[in-house]
Formats: sequence, C-alpha cells, structure tokens
Amino acid sequence: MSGTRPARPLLRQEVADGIKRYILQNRLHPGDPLPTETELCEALGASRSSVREAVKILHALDIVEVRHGHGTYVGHLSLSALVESLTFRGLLSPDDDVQVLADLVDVRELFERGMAERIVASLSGEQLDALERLVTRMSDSGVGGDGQGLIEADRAFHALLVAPLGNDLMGQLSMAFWDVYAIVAPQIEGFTHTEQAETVAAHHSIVTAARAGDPVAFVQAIGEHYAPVRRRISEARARS
Amino acid sequence: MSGTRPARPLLRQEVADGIKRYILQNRLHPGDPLPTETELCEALGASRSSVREAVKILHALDIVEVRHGHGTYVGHLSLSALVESLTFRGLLSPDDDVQVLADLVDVRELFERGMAERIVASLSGEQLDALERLVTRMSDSGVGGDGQGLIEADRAFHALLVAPLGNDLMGQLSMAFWDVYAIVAPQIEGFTHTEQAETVAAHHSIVTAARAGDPVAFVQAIGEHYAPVRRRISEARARS
DNA sequence: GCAAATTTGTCCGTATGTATC
DNA sequence: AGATACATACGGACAAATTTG
Repeated sequence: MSGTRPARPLLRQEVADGIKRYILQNRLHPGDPLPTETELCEALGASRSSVREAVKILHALDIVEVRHGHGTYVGHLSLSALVESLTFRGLLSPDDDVQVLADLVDVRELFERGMAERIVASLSGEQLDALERLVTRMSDSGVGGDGQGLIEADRAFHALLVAPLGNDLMGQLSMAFWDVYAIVAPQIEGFTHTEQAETVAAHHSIVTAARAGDPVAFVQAIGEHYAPVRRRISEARARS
Repeated sequence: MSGTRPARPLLRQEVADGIKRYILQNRLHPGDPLPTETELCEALGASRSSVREAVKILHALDIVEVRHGHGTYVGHLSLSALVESLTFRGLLSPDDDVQVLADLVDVRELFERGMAERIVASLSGEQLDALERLVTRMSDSGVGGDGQGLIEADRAFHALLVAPLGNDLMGQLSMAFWDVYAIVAPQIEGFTHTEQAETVAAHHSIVTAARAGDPVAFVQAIGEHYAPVRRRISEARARS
C-alpha cells in the first residue's frame, strides 16, 4: 500500500499555494492585477515552467485569470470548474449516463423544491412579470423556432427563479447544474412537441403558483416540470 | 472594447480537449492508463510544455491523475475542484466571509432537509446503529479530546446520513460542502462547551427521529443541528 | 540489493503572438 | 507606426521517482 506521501512536495503546487497566499494576504479582489510571470519566478524561487503550470491550475479553478499579452489577474471564483468536471463525468460514463442524468435532475429539483417558500415569498411583481414573459418566449420559440431560443429562455427562467433569495452560492449552484444538464441531457432526450408543450405549461404553472403565494402549488408545479425528463430517464433505464 | 475573441484558440486548450476526446472515444474508466507525455506530443502535434500545461489543467479538475515516474491515468472525477474553489472563495472575501458561511450553511441544510423523507425511508438498522456509535464517539471526543476526533466523527456522521439514498452526486456534493465548511468555519467560530453539547444532542435527535421513521421530527432535528452555527453567524453579522 | 530503463518534474534559452502606449 | 511589456510556445538538458530485471 504505502502511504503515497511525496516527501518532496511538488514545486508547482508550492507555487500555486504561494500565489493563493499572495492574493489572500494582500486582500485582492476579482480583477485585481497579479505580478508578472517573471516576477512570480523570482518571488517564489521557481522557473517559468513551474510558475506557468501553477497559474494554469489556478486558472482551471477560476482563481486566476490570464490575458494574453496583458497580464495575470485575480479570477472571478465562478463554479466553472464544477461545470466542466460534472459535464465530463456525464459524458464519460457510457452505460451509467442515465444514472448520472437522474442524479442531476434529482439535485436540480431538490434546489427548487427546497427553496419554494423563500422563492414565493421574495419574488417581486416585476420579477413575476419577467418570468411570465419568458414563458411566452418559450412558447413562441418552441413552435416555430430552432429550439435555441427555447433553451436560452429556459435558462433565464431558472436563473431568475433563484435570483431573489439572497443566497449567491445557491443561485450559482443551481445554474451550474442547469449548464451541465443542458450539455449532458441531449445525449438521451429528443423531446416531442407534446412534451415540449407540457414543459412550457409547467413553467406557466410555476409562475401562477408563485403569484398566488402558494408554496404547495409551487412545489407541485416543480414536480410537473421535471416529470417529462423523469419519464425519459425511466424509459432509457428500462431499455438496459 | 472588441469581443476579445482569440482567432487562434490556445494550444493548451486544444490539447486538453484532445485528451478528453481520447478518453471519451476509447471509453476509458478512472484509473486506466493514458499515453505518455511524449506520445501525446506527437499525437496532438504540440510541444511537451503545452501538453504538460494541458495535463495540469485536467489534473486540477480530477479528470486526469499524474504519478511521478510512473505515468498519467484517468482521474476519479471527484468534486475536489469544487472544494478548492469554494474554499478559496470563503477564505478570500475579507468582509463578506460571514455571508459566504451563511450561504454555505443554507446549502448544507437544504440538502439534508430536502432528502429527509428518502433518508428516513432508506436507512437500515445497521446504519442507524453506526450513526448512534458516531454520536457517542462525538460525545466522548468532545469532553476530553482535542476536537479532532469530534470533527472526524461529525464528517463520518453526515457522510453516512446521505450515503443510503442511491444518489452518488447528492452524497458527494453534501460532503464537498462539509469539507469547505470545515475549513472556512474556524475563521469565525470557536464553540463553547455548551454549544458543543447542544450540537451532539442534535445529532442524537436526528438518529432518534430516523429510527422512529418520523420525517417531520427529522427535519426539526436538522434545524436544531444548525441552530448554534446560525446564532454565531447572526452575532458576527451584527458586529459589522 | 543494485543497476538500468521508463516516465514525470524542473530548468533554461529562444522565438513568436498579442495588447498597450 | 513604432516601441515596449507580457504571455504563448518550442526544444533541449538534467534531476527525481518508480518499476523491473
């Protein structure tokens, strides 16, 4: 077995930790400039190669942002790494992709069901109107469009749904899962027109329930919203 | 401003996509070996520097695993990137760290409240006994110990809680947030003995509710479990 | 136990592409 | 348009870790 403990910690990891420490100690904010690669080399006692590899690691985590020919900056700490990681997991598992998708839908529904009370309580009138407009846009895009407009409207809808509850992390996670779903799901689906209409109707029910201030109806509408997907997942699971 | 569109896509990104494509097309699983750096160089038409940077990006996302002197392998697709990213976000925000912590507690509670019915329904007798043993271990570690045993028992408790519900993603997310919390929270807290006892008692209530098959009591116990933390967060928020 | 072979880790020098002034 | 500063990319060399004979 051997406790695979590298007595010598990898230099690029030391450098990456050093850059993180620099950001923390200097209380930098997203967008603030960082020292150039050459300066980081002498400051951290490493070669360009090691510094560059460390910077690329931090870039993958959105801790650092790199602009060619301009410089290196503090990143925006988004959840892009989660999206890329989960997306690849969904695309990889060749037999279990149904399970991955099912888990993903579970998580998405958990977020919106669990936040139901707070969502209906904090949605403003303008936000409800905006949601309504998005539903009609989905309906219009669905019948004649290429489906692209429908997808964009759906993303905006779910983003607006979790926006007003004053928890940035919750909203970002919810949309990260939406992004992953949008990439992984097409491997399975292919919605019929009636299923699309069913989904649009569910979105409408969600707005209606929110406008009425009825958390129970809201939760039920969320369930109807994910019903077509769950049906598809069950069918795909039955085939294997 | 110009849509900063690099006409030339960065080579390391091309290489990273190429490696991902290689894994997908060959249907590789975590732990399977990948071509050596030299082989990837000629296969993807890039220098070793670019290949190495690409590999480091994929390593940060746990899509690839690298063993010094041995080789490169398919990674285990864990959520380590999410943990590192969120941890840094929590440590960075110097004034808003209270808000980050509050958001984090919200998410953790959402998971365990939202899964209440399924958790209560699917916990086996042996699992309930194991949870009970962990609670007594927390109690023993708390009074005389260094606090390290308490933390480990707490992690094992929450891991076992979400383990049986057949959704890997949900369990991994829940534990990822536990890990982030364990690193970020100490910046604020410092629990008193009475608060520790309160937390241990809440864990006991959780097990009792689960054994009784009572989802309502389970949810209430979860609320009690997070009550001391929320109190601390409110106090810290009031100070600023 | 040792030595050789393989593979990743690190360093250096140079040339090129890009953005800013 | 020219000059400067910076990241990007290449290739070669040597060090360190691991496996195998």
